[in-house]
Amino acid sequence: MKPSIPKGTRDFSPTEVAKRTYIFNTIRATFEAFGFQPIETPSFENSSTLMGKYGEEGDRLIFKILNSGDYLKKVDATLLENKESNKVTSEISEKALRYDLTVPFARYVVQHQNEITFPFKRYQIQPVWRADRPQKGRFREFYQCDADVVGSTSLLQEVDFVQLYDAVFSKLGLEGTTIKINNRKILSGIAEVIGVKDKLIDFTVALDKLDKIGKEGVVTEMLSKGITEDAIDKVSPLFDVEGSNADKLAALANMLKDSEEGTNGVDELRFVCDTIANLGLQTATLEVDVTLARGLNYYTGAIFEVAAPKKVKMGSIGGGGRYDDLTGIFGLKDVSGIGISFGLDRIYLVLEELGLFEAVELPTPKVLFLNFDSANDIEKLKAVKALRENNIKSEIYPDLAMSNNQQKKQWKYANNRGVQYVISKIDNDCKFLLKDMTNGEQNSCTLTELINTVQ
RNA sequence: GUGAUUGUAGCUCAGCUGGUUAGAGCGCCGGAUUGUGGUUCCGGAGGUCGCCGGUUCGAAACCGGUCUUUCACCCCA
Repeated sequence: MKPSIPKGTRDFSPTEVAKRTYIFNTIRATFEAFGFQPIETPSFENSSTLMGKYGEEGDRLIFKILNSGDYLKKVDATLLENKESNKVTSEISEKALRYDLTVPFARYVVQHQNEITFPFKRYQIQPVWRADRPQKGRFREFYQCDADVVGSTSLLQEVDFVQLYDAVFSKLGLEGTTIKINNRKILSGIAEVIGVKDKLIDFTVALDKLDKIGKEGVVTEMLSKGITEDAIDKVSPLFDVEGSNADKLAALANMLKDSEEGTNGVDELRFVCDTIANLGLQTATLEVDVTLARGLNYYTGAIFEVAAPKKVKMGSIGGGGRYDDLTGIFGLKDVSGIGISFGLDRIYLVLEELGLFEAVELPTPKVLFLNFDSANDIEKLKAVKALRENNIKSEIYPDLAMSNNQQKKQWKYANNRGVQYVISKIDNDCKFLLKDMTNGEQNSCTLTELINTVQ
């Protein structure tokens, strides 16, 4: 049988793991610098926790886990007979792989509310799974790195998260990212003003595609969703909103002056933009983007999305927003949350494409003892033990060389693994023949000298 | 879910309009070198040409199906 792995999954080899670890560590350190603490939740949840939280499309993309045992036995025969997949699914599967980290977190908060001190700041770095069709930068198993705060409605949180994005991407050397920001209340206000409040989702989804399918494409899509030409005329100024964040906000304020909700949204956005403008960002740009709609139906206030530098063709490398009532679904009312997510796998692809992994080193042994004869074996083992106790990565080539070629193979092994120091021989008076592979210099030394040299 | 695309040695790929025993480079193993590498030379092993079926005297090549790869749409990190 030919070995293979499922569609949309990947193996990670040592160099890839080293690079991924570097990103993880950078994100983790920044999360902690901002005061977040880690939690972890199970890979799979009860289906009822996840289903219905991500919209119809989301439900389709959730990996369901088949019940154990004779799972068909209890299913209603007529459902099976009529091949009603959706209804049968809920009877034969009661667990599902997590689809993101936000909903499991909301569940966690409600379940552990008595142990939590609010505002609660948590971060979480774990894989998620989506039964999507893979393509560039899209996998069926990938990591999200989330930071969320629940229990505070302060807009300072929004400001904090913009800075957090900027801090992480700056540390990674990824310059020129764009943090797009919008506010759900603005979208809602626009829909209200033009009289399509009942079609908010269709409206925002269509608007979101402006930079992709253009003005005409958006109009066509809106018409097909039953939004009237009259209404579209009223929003058409949106299609051409240009200029600085302040200009855009002024234009929006004018358009939304009759909508209380819309005006609130503009005010919130203005506060965040002004504060960030005062604080300054290192490498990122904060950009008001009215067309940013990000599907997730639970966002109620700010919406974030991070775009990679323009020269890289890649979907968003981060996203997030404020949700006022996510925990409400699980029975805890009036707890506002806000959070952001980093898409590790896409960030990896972007850094790779831009050649920003130079500094990442593979954990490779520093000292290798060749195995050319079995004399003084115990001295060899003692030396390795001493080196390791001094935190020097060391190892002995396991197999004894029986021929010239096999010796050659050991030297080659040292090269291929990038070992810097090689010991080829130990004298009877415990002198080590030490060779520095970077310059070819070779000399004899005692164990103490050896440790000092390679340290 | 929709539309394209890919599939030949461990890896990267050749293989002209269907015609004998399917090739190269790298890697691997062995040797030249009584034994110090990364840049020598020689030899060797290794392939049901994704799978199933069809067309043909003859298929890696043409046709159909299926799986797989990659890309776009939908949606999303």
